[in-house]
Amino acid sequence: MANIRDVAKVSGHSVSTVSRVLNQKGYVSEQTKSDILSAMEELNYHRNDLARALSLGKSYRVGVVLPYINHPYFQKLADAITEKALMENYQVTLLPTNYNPDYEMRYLDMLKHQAFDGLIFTSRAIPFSRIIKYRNFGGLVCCEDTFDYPLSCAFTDRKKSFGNVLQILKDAGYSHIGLTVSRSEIVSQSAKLTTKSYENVFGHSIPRGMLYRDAKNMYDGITAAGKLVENDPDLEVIFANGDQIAAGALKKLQEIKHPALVIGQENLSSSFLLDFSTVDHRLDSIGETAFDLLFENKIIKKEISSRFITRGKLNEIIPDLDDDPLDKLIDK
Amino acid sequence: MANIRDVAKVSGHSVSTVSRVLNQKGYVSEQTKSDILSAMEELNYHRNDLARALSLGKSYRVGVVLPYINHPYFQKLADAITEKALMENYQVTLLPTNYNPDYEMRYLDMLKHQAFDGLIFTSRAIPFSRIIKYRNFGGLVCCEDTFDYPLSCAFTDRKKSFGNVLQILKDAGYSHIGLTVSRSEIVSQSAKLTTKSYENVFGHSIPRGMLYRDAKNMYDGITAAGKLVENDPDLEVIFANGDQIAAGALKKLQEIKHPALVIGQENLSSSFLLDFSTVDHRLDSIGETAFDLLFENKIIKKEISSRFITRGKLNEIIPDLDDDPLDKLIDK
DNA sequence: ATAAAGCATAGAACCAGTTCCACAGCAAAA
DNA sequence: TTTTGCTGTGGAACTGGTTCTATGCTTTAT
Repeated sequence: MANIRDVAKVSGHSVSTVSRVLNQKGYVSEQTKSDILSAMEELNYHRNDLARALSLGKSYRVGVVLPYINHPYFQKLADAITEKALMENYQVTLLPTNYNPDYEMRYLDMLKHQAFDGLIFTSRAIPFSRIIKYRNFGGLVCCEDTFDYPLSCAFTDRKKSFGNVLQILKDAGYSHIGLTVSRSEIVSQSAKLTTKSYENVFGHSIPRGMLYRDAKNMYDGITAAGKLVENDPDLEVIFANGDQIAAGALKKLQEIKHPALVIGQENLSSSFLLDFSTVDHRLDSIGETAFDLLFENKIIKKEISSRFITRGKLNEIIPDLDDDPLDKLIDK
Repeated sequence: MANIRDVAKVSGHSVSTVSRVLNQKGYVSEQTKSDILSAMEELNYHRNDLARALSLGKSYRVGVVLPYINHPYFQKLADAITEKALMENYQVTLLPTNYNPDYEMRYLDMLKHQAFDGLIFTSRAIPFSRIIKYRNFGGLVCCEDTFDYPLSCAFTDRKKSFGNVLQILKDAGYSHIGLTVSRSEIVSQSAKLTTKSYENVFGHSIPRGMLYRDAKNMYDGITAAGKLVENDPDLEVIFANGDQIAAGALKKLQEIKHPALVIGQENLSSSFLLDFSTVDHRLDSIGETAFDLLFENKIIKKEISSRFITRGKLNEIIPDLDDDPLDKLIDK
C-alpha cells in the first residue's frame, strides 16, 4: 500500500503539499494539484483512516452502549443515533452488554484507550459514579436522567409522563387500572417509577394483582391481560410498558371479549395499526439529542417531553393533547 | 495523556522494554516490570488503541453491512456475528445501507482506508463484481452463495431448502399452496428462488393469485392471508417468507376460521410460541461461520444446511426430519 | 519606493505505538 | 578455555498521517 510519502516522491512535491491536496485546505497551485492527483492515481493511493485518526486525536467513531440489540426500545434509540451520526460523518459501533457490568466497564476502557471519541449509554447496570470517572476520556452521554451527577443526558421524565397519563385516566373516571412492568433493569428504574406515579395520582398503592411484572414481549402481554382480568373482572384499562406488550394484551382482550382499554408505550407501528393509545417517549428525538450533546464541552441535561397519543375510544373521551410542547432545557 | 515514552522516562527504562511489559512478551526482569508498572500507575497511563492499530496494521474491527438494523433476519445475523467477534476480541460496527449502493461503496472504501480489518455483507444492492475489487484490502465475506465469484461465503441454499419443504408438502398430498415473498432485494434473490423451487417441484408455475409480494411484517401477513384465501378458498398451506409474516397470516386464518396450515422461516420465538412449522436457516451458524471465514487466507465457501422444523398438525403427518446433517464444506 | 499581504511550497516535529537488531552478562556445554 | 545459548535491555526505524514554521516570490496598498 502506497503512503503519503510515496505520493510525495512520485509527484516530486513535499509531504505537506500532498496533505494539503488531500484535505483541500491551504494554498496549492492547479499544476501541483494535478501532479499530485495523478501520482495518487498511479500509485492507487488511499489515505489511512487510522493514521489520520491518530494524528488528529479524533477517530470519528462513537459507541452506543445498550443491553440488547434486538429490543425495540434500544433499537429505536440506536437507529436515531446512527442516523444522526452518519449525517455528521461519524461511525457508530453498537456495544451490547446484556446488562453485564464487566462489558460496560470494558467499553468504558475502550473510550479511555481512544477507540471512540464518545460513548452513549442508553441503559446501564453500573452506577453513574463509576461512569463519571471516564468523563475526561471523551464524550459521554446518558439517555436517562443523571440527576446531580456531572454527566450530560437526554431523557424523558418517566415519572412525569406516567403521572400525566394516570391523571388523565383518573380525571376521565377510570379506577380499575392494571399495569405491566418489565424487570426493573431493562429501562432503568422504569418499574419503580410506574408504581410511584400510580401512588402519587391515586393516593394508594396498586391493588393486589393489578401489577404484572416481567413483561417483555407480545406473549407476556397476552398472559398479562389474562391474569389482570382474572384478578379484576371490572378492569377498565391496561397500561402496558411497551406497544408489543399492549398489542398482546389487546389480542387477549378481544379474544375473551373484554372491553378494557389498552395503552402502550413508544408509538411503534403496532399501536398505530391496531389503533390503541400510546405514550410516545420520542426516542428518535432522545437519540438525536444524545448525539448532539456528545461533543459539547459543557454538561447539558435536556429533557424531552413525551407525548400521549390518544387513539380509538380514548381519543373521543379526552380532548386533544397535541399542543407540541417545547423541549425543556436545563443547563447546569 | 501520558504516552509510552513518558512511562519509559519516569520508570528509567527504554520504550521497547515498556512495550514488552505492555504486551507481556519477550524478556523482562521482575524488578524492571514492577518499576514500569508503578510508573504506569503513577502517570495513569493507558495504551492508545489507535496507535497500536496503526503500528500493527490491524484494528480488530469488523463491519457488518446490512440493509436494515431493525429487521429480524439481519438482526439475528448481526447478533451471531457480534457474539463470535467479541469472543475473539474484535469489535463490530453495524453499517446500515437501506440498499443504497452509495452507502455500500462507502463502506467498501472504509475497508480500503483500513478503518476495518474485514467486512461481512449480509445482503447487498451492488453486484459481486464490484465487491471483489476490494478483496485485497481486507477480509470480505458474504452471507449468501457467491457462486463462481472469488469471494468467501457462508450461506444456505435457499432453492434447495425451499424445494425440500415444497416436496414434503407435495408428498403429503397438499396442492393448494399460497406463498409470500418480500421485495426481491431484501434477501437477495429469495423471491425468485421461491418461485423457481415451486416450479421445480410442482412442474408448473405458481397459480395466479397464489403469490403475495412485498410481505415485510406481521401486518402484511394478515393482509396476505386474507388475499390468498380470497383467491383460493381451498387453500391448504401458506408458506411465508418469515415468521412474523406467518404469525400475521395465522392470526388472520384463526379469525376467519380457515383451516390452512402456516409455515414460516427463521425459527423466531413467534413460531415456537404460536406452534407453527418453520424453516430454520440457522442464521446464528451462518453469522458465526462468516466471521470465522473473514481472516482465512483462502477463499472458502461454506454451505450451512437449513432445518425444517415441523410443528403442530404438520408434525403429526410428517416423520421426524431431525437428523442433524453435517454442514457441507466446499473448498475452492 | 517600500511595507504589507497573499500565494505556494518544503522541512521537521509530532501523534503513540511495535519491532528488528545489537549488545552485554552469565551459565552450561564442548 | 572457548563456544553456544539464554536472559535482559536499549536504540532506532517504522506504521501513515497532520500541522507549525520558515522561506521565497508576487501583488497590492501606502
